[in-house]
Amino acid sequence: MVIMPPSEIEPTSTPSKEAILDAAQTLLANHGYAGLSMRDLATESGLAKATIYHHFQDKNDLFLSVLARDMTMVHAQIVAAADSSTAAIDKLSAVVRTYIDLMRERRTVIMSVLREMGQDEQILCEFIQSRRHCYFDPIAAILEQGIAEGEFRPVNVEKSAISLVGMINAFVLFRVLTNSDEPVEALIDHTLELFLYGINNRETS
Amino acid sequence: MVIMPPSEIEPTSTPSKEAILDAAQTLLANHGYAGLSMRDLATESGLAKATIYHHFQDKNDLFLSVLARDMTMVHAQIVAAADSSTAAIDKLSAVVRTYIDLMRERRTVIMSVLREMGQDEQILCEFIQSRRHCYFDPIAAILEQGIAEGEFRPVNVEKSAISLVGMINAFVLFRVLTNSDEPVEALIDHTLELFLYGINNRETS
Amino acid sequence: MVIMPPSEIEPTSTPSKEAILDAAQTLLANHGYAGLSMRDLATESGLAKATIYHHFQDKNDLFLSVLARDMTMVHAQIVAAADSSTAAIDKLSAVVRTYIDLMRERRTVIMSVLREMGQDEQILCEFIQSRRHCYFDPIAAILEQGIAEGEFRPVNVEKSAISLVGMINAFVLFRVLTNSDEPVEALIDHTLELFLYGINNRETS
Amino acid sequence: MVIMPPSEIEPTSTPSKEAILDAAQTLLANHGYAGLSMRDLATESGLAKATIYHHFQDKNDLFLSVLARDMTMVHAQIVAAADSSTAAIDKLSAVVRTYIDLMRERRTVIMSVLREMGQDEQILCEFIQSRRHCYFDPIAAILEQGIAEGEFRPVNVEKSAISLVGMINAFVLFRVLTNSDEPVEALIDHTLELFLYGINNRETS
DNA sequence: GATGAATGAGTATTCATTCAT
DNA sequence: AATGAATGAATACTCATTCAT
Repeated sequence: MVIMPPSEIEPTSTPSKEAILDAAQTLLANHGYAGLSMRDLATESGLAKATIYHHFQDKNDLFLSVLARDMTMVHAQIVAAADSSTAAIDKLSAVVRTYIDLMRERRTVIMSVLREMGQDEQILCEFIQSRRHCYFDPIAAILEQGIAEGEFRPVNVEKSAISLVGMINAFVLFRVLTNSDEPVEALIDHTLELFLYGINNRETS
Repeated sequence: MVIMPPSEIEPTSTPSKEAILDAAQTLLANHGYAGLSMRDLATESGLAKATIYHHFQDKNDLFLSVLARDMTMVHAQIVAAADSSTAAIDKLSAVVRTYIDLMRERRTVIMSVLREMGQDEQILCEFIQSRRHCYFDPIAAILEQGIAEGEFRPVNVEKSAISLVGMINAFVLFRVLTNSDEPVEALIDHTLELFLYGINNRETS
Repeated sequence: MVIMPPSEIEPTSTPSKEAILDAAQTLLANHGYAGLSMRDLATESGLAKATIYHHFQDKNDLFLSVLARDMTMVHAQIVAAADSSTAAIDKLSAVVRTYIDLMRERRTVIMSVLREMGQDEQILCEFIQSRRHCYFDPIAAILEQGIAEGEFRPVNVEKSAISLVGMINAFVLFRVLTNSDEPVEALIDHTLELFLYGINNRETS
Repeated sequence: MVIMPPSEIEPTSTPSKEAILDAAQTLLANHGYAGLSMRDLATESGLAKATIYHHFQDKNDLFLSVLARDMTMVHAQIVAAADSSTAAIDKLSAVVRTYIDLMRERRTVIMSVLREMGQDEQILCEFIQSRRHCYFDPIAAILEQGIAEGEFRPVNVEKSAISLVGMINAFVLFRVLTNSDEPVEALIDHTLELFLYGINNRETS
């Protein structure tokens, strides 16, 4: 299985455009789509409101650009993490660590946004669906490799990838919910161990 | 371990107030906090805007009321589901089913909202933290029971409860992401099986 | 010259009605007519909003009632002060002191209100005009007495009364403007002396 | 004694901004701060509501700008009036005339506003205090000159300036109170004469 | 005499967006 | 490439007031 990077990356990007995207990324992660105001974005990026419209058609276009850039970055990071090892289980470990780090440090945008989507936002749904491979496919690939190598059970890889991402996401909330200073290492270990072995008592089964 | 239901439920509630809360629940689930407009809420609930402010101090108060009511309901449903069985594994199954149903049918509000919280929204964080037991404690209790009865491994129950909720939530996204018509039954089975046994190949380990 | 007290005092007054008038008096003095909110008034008076409408037809009626009660009180106080002496100059002194005290302690309402009147508020203008004697006539009467007794120059008593009230009012502002702790005594002395002798140098004239 | 004009006048001002300030000046004078509606202001100034917020941060900022501009103008006019003569008494006469004209024609804003200030509006108080010299200092300067030249008695110039302004203001109310068509000339003469000579009978003293 | 519920019209303010420069 | 000026529509929220009880 070959994972294709997204192809239509914006060909040229000026520093101003990047500044806007950076600011938008932060604001989106903190306040969601509806909570992102073009005024705040102008302030945050240090540019005039009208300048944003010089670079992006409208708020939706800007939003999609942030999403595309973020997804590309996430995809690249995760693929790089997976490529740093050979054994499926090591790849998985590296990917989980990378994923958690991304969520914590840069607050990946997609999750912040999915929840806001009503059923009316068809375009957004389609866009995200068209690119969901960035998030799940690298993980699915690792699972497939592990199954092929006999290390993992023959689970449904697509669903399991989604479940793993869900488990990871839960700990970003966890941090918010518990205000905990739990070291990331412990979260990674817990998640990996649970994902690998489940909660069932081996002696029992 | 005894789970106490939240005690300070609003003592009296008029039909109008409930209508507002119902409408707000729907709108919040579909559009998030920032995307919830008081005008739409008035329209949806069939009352005048000013009437909303007769019953709730402001948008934030309304929001917290929705959250509180929803959490109370979720807690009650989940506890009821757990109480319908005796074996830990059956309880877990019932709870997962209930949880998925709740997420699908009524679109539980809390998840829609957590992502919108910036670091400045101290009050909201505290509120949710003070009531997070509604979501996680019933599950944690089942895990504890299972461990005590030797059926589950001695995992960290709190973290595992969070992970399970994360897995479940992932499938609400999954539906959006894949537009799938996958029967709920399949999702429940997958989630339970993964949570119980992990992906590791028993022969291997 | 005989000063007639206003005749149509509200015949009966319940404690609740008085509580409303008291609260309204304070709020009016602090925020003016436009700044007086019925909601605040309800809170301040400890009664429900609807109760206010049980006692007063509307905001305007309430306002006029406050005005009437205040004017009656001011008039009574000033007349009492004037009656405590026999010599015109002593009466004047007592009245100035009383007037300053009233302005400082209870913040007479009328002045707070006059400035808000646009040209459209015909009824209010007429109401105040019809009762302006409460404020100015007692002073004018003293001036007339002083002139008759040869103690004062034959100035225009009506205009001079207005001027004196203006001078007194200026010192309520003065307190605000300068944040001063100047003793009231000094303000009284200054005002009386200036009103009596002016600033002209006798030797020069 | 040299009177310094306020220095921090807004450096640049567009016609639109001036139009807003002009309209606000009128509305404030007629309805006070609480009675000034941004909608009316938009209508009156011929601009959109949002345009007002392009030029001013909020209603308070707008209000302070009106105040500042008005005070600067009043100060300039009064200083100009004072400079048109050399003798203290002539300066005083010119200033009183100017002051009355300003109050009548443009309805100086400050007086309309001072009465609305509750004790909570600290910023406004400080702002006005910081600029009160615009109103009183020119008059105080004239009094000082007159005293130095032996024409006026050695009265407290600050208090006397305040008193004079109070006397003048009283006649704006006077017009409202009496609906009089009294010529301005008569008001000026009365005020000047009273301020200069008081009401005391020279023969008596 | 008193009030909780309800509201239409209004409040100040912010929204995403356009356009001339 | 960049922006100040401008705006119609929307935002959250408050207003004075009514009415059934």
